[in-house]
Amino acid sequence: MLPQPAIRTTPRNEALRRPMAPAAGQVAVAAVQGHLGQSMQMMGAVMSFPRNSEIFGENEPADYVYKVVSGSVRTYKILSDGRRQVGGFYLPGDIFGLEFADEHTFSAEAISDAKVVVVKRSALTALAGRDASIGRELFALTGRELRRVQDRVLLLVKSAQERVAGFLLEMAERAAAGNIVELPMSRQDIADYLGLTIETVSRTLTGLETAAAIEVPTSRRIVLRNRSALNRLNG
Amino acid sequence: MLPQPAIRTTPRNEALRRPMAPAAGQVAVAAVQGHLGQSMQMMGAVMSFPRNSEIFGENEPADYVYKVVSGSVRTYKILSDGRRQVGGFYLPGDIFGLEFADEHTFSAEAISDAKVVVVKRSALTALAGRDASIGRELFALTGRELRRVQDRVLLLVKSAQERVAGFLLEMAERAAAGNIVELPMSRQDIADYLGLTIETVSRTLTGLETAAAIEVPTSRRIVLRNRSALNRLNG
DNA sequence: CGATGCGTTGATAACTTTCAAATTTAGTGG
DNA sequence: CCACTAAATTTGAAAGTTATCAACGCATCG
Repeated sequence: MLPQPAIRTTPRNEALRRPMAPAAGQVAVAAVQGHLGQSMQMMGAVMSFPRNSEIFGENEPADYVYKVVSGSVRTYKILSDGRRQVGGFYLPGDIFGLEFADEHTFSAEAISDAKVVVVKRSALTALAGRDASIGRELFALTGRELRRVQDRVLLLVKSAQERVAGFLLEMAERAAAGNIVELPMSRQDIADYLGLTIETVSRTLTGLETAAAIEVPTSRRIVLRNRSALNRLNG
Repeated sequence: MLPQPAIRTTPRNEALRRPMAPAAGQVAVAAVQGHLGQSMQMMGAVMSFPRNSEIFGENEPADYVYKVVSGSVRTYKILSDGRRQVGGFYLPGDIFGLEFADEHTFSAEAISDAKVVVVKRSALTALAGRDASIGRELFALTGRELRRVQDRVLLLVKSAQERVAGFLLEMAERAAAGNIVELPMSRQDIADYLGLTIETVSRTLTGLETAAAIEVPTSRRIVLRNRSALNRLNG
């Protein structure tokens, strides 16, 4: 039960700049997004974060809410024994960093070079006060987040094979082009997300490939060959 | 990976009756409770559920919100492979069954004979519209729930010993009389909550007792002998 | 090139589950 | 209240799963 590396280069952006112009359609934003996502894009500043840089830290005041424009983001927490637990992965269009408490419960880092819209939380809640549909969307967002975490609990009580299969299906749902899933994150990220080791993740993927459920042409690209088999494994 | 029993006697209360009179202080309600809890007690009907009876079922419309008056309650879900996953335990004063979606995501059962206040969700949200403090409390409740589930994710990536130690500390925080924790639930309930087998839970408790961290005078009563040791094990 | 990071594979150890049985506790009827 | 049966818990032995430790391959980058 020893710590896994969790190496970090952690440059910090010190100031929030106004966006240069919200350049509509500039990036691949997740398909449908509600009023809320659009409002954030209008109100917020776009910031760029290089690969592996910190977006915010655990226990920092949660004064801002974030939305991924391009690239991808992970949230995580370092446990007392040094292990790293990844809280979630956020892809273009996803909102993250919205907290109920005053402080962030996770840290956030860019997995790959990322552009992120940053909005003051107070501005968002003020907007929700004026526009009931925004309030409902914030509420719904919270509900989805709760559901997402509950689903992860269900995933974590299962075997390694079920966790990996479940993870692939989750990513496929969120980021698939046909049957091809491009994983932005490393094996270590996946392992820390699923509560496994990188070796077990790697071996499980190899096993799924041997079982003809997937193909792994490159380590970051997974082709789903047999979804029903994956669904079966997922339980 | 086979199903564990999950035996159920499942009488259902069919109708909601008006309470006979909210008889203040009639029962041991958790220490401090906000406006919300009090309002529920005023507005709601008190219902009695015998041990192991169903309070609501997964996928039923979530039209009511519940608050434990006496006894205790578990929520759970049966997974496709027949295993049972316990979602949480609710003690006197705790609110449960509040959903974001239209349907319950878990089933709920009385662990021991239980009295529960039942309030129409619509009545509660209407109240929240008139009384902002209720709205805030509902919001805070959601935040706590989210935190609770996130904490469980952190628990589930750990070893059996860490999970059991963490569980005992959680229960101690919620229901301890000094260092004595009375567990309302069975080993099977604990196992299904922690994603372990009853044998592992039992052996781990025996191990903690051998290590002088706890005493187990009866199977449902745990005496915490060395909290710092438990905290250390908890990670 | 040679260093470095990432991913895979192998051998072994540690941990948890499974299957089986013994023991204790709780519930029921006399 | 006691005896009896069923249920819950504990304990043991063996099997299965995952982690750990170690080595290797591959690609990138200076």
